[in-house]
Amino acid sequence: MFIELDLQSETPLYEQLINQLIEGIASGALKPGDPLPSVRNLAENLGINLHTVNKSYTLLKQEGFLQVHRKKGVIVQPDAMPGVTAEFEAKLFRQLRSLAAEAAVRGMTEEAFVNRCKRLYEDTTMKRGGDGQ
Amino acid sequence: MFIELDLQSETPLYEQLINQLIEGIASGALKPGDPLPSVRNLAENLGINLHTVNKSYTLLKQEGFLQVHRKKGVIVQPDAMPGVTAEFEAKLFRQLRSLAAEAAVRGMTEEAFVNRCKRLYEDTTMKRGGDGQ
DNA sequence: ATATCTGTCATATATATTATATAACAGATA
DNA sequence: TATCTGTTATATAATATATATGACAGATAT
Repeated sequence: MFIELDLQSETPLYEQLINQLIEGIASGALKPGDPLPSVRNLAENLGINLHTVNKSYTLLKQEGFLQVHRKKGVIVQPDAMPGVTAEFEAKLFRQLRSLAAEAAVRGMTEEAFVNRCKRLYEDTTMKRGGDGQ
Repeated sequence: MFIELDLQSETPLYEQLINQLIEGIASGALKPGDPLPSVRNLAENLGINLHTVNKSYTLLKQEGFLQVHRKKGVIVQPDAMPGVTAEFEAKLFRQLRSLAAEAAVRGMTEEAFVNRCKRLYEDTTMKRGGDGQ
């Protein structure tokens, strides 16, 4: 697995895990239909508790990024990925506005900020097939 | 004051306050040298505790966005605002990467994502004098 | 000078979040 | 039958968040 957790980070473990799994899907390291490790297996590999992994899986399932099959276990959403919901729009707006404001106050130009955004989008989607899905 | 807190938000009150003060500086609503309300005054106006405001002020002071004068009280940094530190770079990188990845998975194109970033930067700096400081 | 306001510090309490531990269940699998 | 799966329940510990109360020295205004 490509997942690395930072136990010292202020970001909760279950949230780090969620982020890295979504980044895995974005990069193509995890493809639609791919199986994921069991909660017990992944927990042991990462050296954390079963329920922490289960919390991440459950939240990702509720949002539609994962599916749980009685047979296949936990897999990456094989059909349509969740779209741009109102909730995601709100989160994107809130977080981007804070980051943009602080960047501006710290003297980062609009060009530098936008280029950073652009590059990070491209980095996260490098290994994928086409463009934005 | 232009500050509005959401008591139902998952974002801590002291963090909401920090964000809105930085956004105030970015927009020009708060200019270098401007006085800020006392911790007790602002706390009462917002209907929250003194120490919650004090926590926000203290953190903003530690990062260099505010100054505390024995005479003038708490004022917006009148000299050079803090620049693009390694800590801010790291935070920007971490948060933007997560947002970009989720946006990509949800089918938001690079153009749409970058335009959103650009517009939010421009919105937060609309009322200011020049460009990025 | 007296009273008031300032940021600051200390202490205490309540609540929610995060993470772990242990146990158990039904369904699927080998 | 034994093992693995996601899931649920319960419990505990540590940490973060927010509030409450009291106090201090320095500055300010009446």
